[in-house]
Amino acid sequence: MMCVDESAMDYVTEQILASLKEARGRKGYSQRELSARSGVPQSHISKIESGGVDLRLSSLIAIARVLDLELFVAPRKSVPAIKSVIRSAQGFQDTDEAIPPAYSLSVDADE
Amino acid sequence: MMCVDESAMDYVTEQILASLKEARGRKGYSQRELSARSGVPQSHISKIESGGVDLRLSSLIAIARVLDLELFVAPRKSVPAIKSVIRSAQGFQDTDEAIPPAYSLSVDADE
DNA sequence: TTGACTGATATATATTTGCATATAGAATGT
DNA sequence: ACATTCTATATGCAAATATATATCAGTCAA
Repeated sequence: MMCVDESAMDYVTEQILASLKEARGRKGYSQRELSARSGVPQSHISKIESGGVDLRLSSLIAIARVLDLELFVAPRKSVPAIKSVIRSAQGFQDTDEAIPPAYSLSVDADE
Repeated sequence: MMCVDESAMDYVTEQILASLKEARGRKGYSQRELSARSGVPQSHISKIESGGVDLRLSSLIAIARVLDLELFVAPRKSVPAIKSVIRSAQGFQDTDEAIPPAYSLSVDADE
């Protein structure tokens, strides 16, 4: 099964890969579609998401860009403030892009 | 000739590499010292800073960590707010870690 | 000169990367 | 039931390139 040892992976790496995966899900892209949009082959995306690969910066950036994510570095001391900013931004559900309606005043109120 | 074409480099990559370089300078580390602390060979750091290398995520993280920088991804729309946070944090010269006193009412001029 | 320091280069190895293909599952038709 | 087709993700292998070890060249100072 090709040794996918999560525990050997850096915390930061885990965080980032999780964000990518989650963002792909949110956008409803398949690996194939993400591949088409980013230029990174689907096979590679598969390996990346499986966690067994120490990917290169260019791949990471290409993928992130398509998912409307930006990669950057910040002084460690400003990290908490930044995470707070991100959380509140998510709260606003800004959604110029599609966010799945999920709760959408459904025709048949199951409550 | 190993293609050191800056113009072909992604803007994000440029930004990040510049941050690393600047942070190393701020801490007053030589490439060798950064190497010793991060585990990334000096030769490699040289190439990275010259911009001729598409480095792997683990290398980037190892280097950033030593420089008290954190790497992460954020939704594109929250980037301006984040940059603002970073700027103001820098303004405070918080310096729980050593920021080179430069002007330092020095006891005995250690230079 | 010697010595200690800086960053750059050469060669060899380790690993990602990309292409082609394989596998798994769902839906549809015969 | 079985086959067929479509979609989504995973894998094997060759090629590209990052990485490691060792060495090189320059600078400054004693």
